Amino acid sequence: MSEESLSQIELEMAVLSRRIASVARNKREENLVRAAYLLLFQISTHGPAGVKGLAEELQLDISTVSRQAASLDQKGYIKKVPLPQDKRSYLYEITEEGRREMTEYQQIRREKVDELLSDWTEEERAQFGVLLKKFNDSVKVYWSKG
Amino acid sequence: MSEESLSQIELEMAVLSRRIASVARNKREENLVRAAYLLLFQISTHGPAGVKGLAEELQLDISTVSRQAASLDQKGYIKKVPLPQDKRSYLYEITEEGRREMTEYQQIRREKVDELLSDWTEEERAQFGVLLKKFNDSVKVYWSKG
DNA sequence: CTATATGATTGTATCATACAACTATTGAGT
DNA sequence: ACTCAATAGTTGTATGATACAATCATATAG
Repeated sequence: MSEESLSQIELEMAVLSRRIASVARNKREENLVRAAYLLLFQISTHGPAGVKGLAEELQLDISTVSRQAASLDQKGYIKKVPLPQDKRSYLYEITEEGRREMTEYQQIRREKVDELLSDWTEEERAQFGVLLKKFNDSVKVYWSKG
Repeated sequence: MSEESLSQIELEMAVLSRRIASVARNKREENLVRAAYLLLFQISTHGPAGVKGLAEELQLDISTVSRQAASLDQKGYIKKVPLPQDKRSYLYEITEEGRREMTEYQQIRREKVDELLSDWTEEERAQFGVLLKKFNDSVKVYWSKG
């Protein structure tokens, strides 16, 4: 019944959390810092944005986004575009190099997922992708409420 | 095709990782430290074990398990059982209080998952649970190889 | 008996995060 | 126009979960 699925999801989420924590401290980083990947992705898909807007969209603290952005900026993957009407803020826009780097990083990640799921059927992959997205969407809503 | 599922999983895993990191730093802790939950679970389902064995099973560094176990021990959720034939090591076994605490924590987590997935069908939950477990299993194998 | 291996602990570093304090700029009310 | 509150962003500090390296105590092999 329902209870069983709940238990399973609850447990497997704990397992996955643990694994993710472990991966995060373990992996030698390439150029693109893992955490900043989604920031770069956000800018690349939704266009230039300021720190505040990015933080809201990603549901992260402004200070966190500020640091991630500074790091991407320093690597030349994004650059500040000043706003004439407000000298406090700017928009970050992705650079050519940033787009290249993101694509490359994505490709590496995809290959890893592919390898990881090498014994999965296409149907399983498709289902998992859809449900995982649905899960994240649910979490996002839950988060924004309380 | 396959590419699309891969991309989706790759992206949504990044999103989930980020969220998990955020939850980890955000949440006020109850009695049971989040990370130690799986350690307690392992002992509760597989019986008494030493630090080394637990670390292997959980694929964590021995030092990490040692600290988590010390924390659970200090809270009275597990206790050391000396081995007469080897004074270096002991087995940790779960206490009554530990079992109670674990069950309670589990229950709270399940309720949260239930709330989170309130608009999911039973079929979706079941599928997600199964696929999530399969994913974790795949990761575990991948990890143990390289 | 000594040297090496083993189980566990402890010291230290790291990463991504949040919260709090701060800086610079803007805008509103008088 | 001046002051004071609001706002965008940065920087300081703390935290949790981890890994790796050094160490300690005990056990075992030669």
